[in-house]
Amino acid sequence: MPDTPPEPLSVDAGNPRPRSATIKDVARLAGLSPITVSRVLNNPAAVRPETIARVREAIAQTGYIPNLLAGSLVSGRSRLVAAIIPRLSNSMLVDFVQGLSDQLEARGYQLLLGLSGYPVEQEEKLLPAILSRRPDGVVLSGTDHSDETRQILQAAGIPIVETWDLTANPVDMVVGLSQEEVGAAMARFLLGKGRRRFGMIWACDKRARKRYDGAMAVLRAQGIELVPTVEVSKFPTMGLGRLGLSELLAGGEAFDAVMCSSDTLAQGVLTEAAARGISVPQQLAVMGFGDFDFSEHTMPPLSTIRVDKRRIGVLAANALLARMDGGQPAQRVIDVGFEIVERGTT
Amino acid sequence: MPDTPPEPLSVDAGNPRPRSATIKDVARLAGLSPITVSRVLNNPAAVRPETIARVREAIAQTGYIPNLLAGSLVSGRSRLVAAIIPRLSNSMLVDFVQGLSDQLEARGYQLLLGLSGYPVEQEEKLLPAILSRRPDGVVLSGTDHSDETRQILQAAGIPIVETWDLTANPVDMVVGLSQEEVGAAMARFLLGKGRRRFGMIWACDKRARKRYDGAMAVLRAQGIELVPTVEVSKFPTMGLGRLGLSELLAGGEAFDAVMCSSDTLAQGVLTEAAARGISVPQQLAVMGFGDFDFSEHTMPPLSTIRVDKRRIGVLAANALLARMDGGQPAQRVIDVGFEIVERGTT
DNA sequence: CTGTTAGCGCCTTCAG
DNA sequence: CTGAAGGCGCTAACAG
Repeated sequence: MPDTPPEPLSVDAGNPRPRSATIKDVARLAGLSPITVSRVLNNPAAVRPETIARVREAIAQTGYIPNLLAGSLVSGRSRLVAAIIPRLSNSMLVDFVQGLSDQLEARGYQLLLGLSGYPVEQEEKLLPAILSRRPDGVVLSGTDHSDETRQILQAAGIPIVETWDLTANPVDMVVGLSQEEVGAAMARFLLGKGRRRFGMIWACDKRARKRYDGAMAVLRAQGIELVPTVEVSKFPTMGLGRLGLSELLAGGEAFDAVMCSSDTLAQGVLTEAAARGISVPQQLAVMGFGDFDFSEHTMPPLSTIRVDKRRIGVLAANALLARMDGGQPAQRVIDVGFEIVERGTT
Repeated sequence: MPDTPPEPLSVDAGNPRPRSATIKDVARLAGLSPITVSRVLNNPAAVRPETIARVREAIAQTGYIPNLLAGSLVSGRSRLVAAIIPRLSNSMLVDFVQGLSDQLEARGYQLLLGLSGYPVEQEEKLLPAILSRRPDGVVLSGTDHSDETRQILQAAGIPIVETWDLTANPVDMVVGLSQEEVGAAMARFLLGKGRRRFGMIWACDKRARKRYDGAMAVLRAQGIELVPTVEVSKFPTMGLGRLGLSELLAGGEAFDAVMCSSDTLAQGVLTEAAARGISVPQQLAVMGFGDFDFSEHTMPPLSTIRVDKRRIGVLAANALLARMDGGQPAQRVIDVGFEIVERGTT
């Protein structure tokens, strides 16, 4: 990059990317045919050790880097897996993607990241662009997809995993947990602690909504009908949690428990409660969802629902891998479950 | 996926992926040549509107999805950008990747995510795999790369952006900020507040190290030589922050300021201080780095250094885009700067 | 504005 | 164990 030698006058000074070494260059240098080089790379077991050495040498000399575009085109396998998720900033998804990527990379696959944004329908726009790279598998976040999306995906004829939720009718496979069950478990848990006057601070997001419905069903079964609820944006922050509690309190009702759709919100509630001198858990129980890194260090430590976020990614990768490597289809529906973590706020 | 019709007895029941529609199928159906279909997709301005309509119709009927592997192979442009970063869980990187992806997608590029893991040398392993997909550009996290890496990258002949740090000698381009300056600014700021007895809680990570050195240089210039330091892992958590303060205190020294390599650690310090009845900022000033979402909501709100994480991604994308779209080379070194955010802990 | 020709770089298939 | 032929699906370059 430093001092490029002055080029001889040329009409077009544009630099046509210097053609990089191809399999032929390597073959010529090694005095072998291209196919032999190819075999060294893809199926070394079928080549004599000496030959391998010769090829390796030639590869090193030429700095050859195989062109997977060409390879994939003819082999029909791209070793690429696409993940389509709305955005990374959803803290649940970060660990998930990390698990996915780790597992995939270990098996020689790579991750094409499609950040579709909200609303979910955006996913439909991204899909053709993604599919045009001929991934060997696709991972989707959530189970709510447009008919169009489902159809295109089916037609692609590759393994698909939906994640985070559960459904009896997956596009292909699904790895997740029952969101309704989570909500129900939260409600039951708090009820068991003797709480009766509930407030909810909830993000308006489809999966969160299911947890909400699950909780409300349990509450209603107990004859608890009036449950003041503050809806906040899809992107929960501590600030929104604080605001949420303020709004709830402004309603004039008395509460003995606040459920939040995420730990981030719950942390905000804790902060606002402290600022107002409301003692947690004595006067108010608080419960979140997610068990984020900070959750055991809030004051008091936050009671929440733990989901193994990374594991969802790992299992999704495995489900794909099983099919892509031609193994038998894994289970179509995998429930990773969840766990109530009782700490100091309940 | 539901009821696949029973195939006539065949030796191999393996399902060879049903060959999907190609540009020829579309061309035939539209009564045109393949190249015309190609033009409708890549350069519609060069095609008569009626013809476009005919082609669009045929595409819809066949469910044709272009094969970019083939297209990229011949055109020499993959419309793919690779980002190589150690791991997502580093909270600074999430917003960064989001910015990168948003900007790239808006311009029709997609993101290949390479999570290299630590140590940084791992990056070298991933590189050939990434490059074999022939990305049009590469984004790297940090500026510390092995010679091998730098060389392979140069040889690839594509635009490269390093990020987060600054260097006079980038592989190609760099978008970041001076880490030493950040450390120096933190030290100066705290000194200006009259603090003199410093403790450091610092992650052992290369960039954090530079901030540390920057801070220490300023401190030493003031004759402050003894600065007890607790080193923690690369992966800062609140728990480590708490532990960090405990260890610092166990040393028996008296402190009036604690600097942390990240807000996460600082939040832990705040928690531990509260638990011990140490009043912040009266007895102890605390300062972090990053200005995370939670930082304005801690108690008291955290003083920190703000970096526009997303913007680094956006500018990195722009730098690449300028070159990939054949425009003029952007500036080679872009300093995004930073900002001291004074809140309640100093 | 549309078509023809020729190959991108590699791997499958079949032959030695 | 190694090689020759052929083509994956598409687009650059050149004609018309």
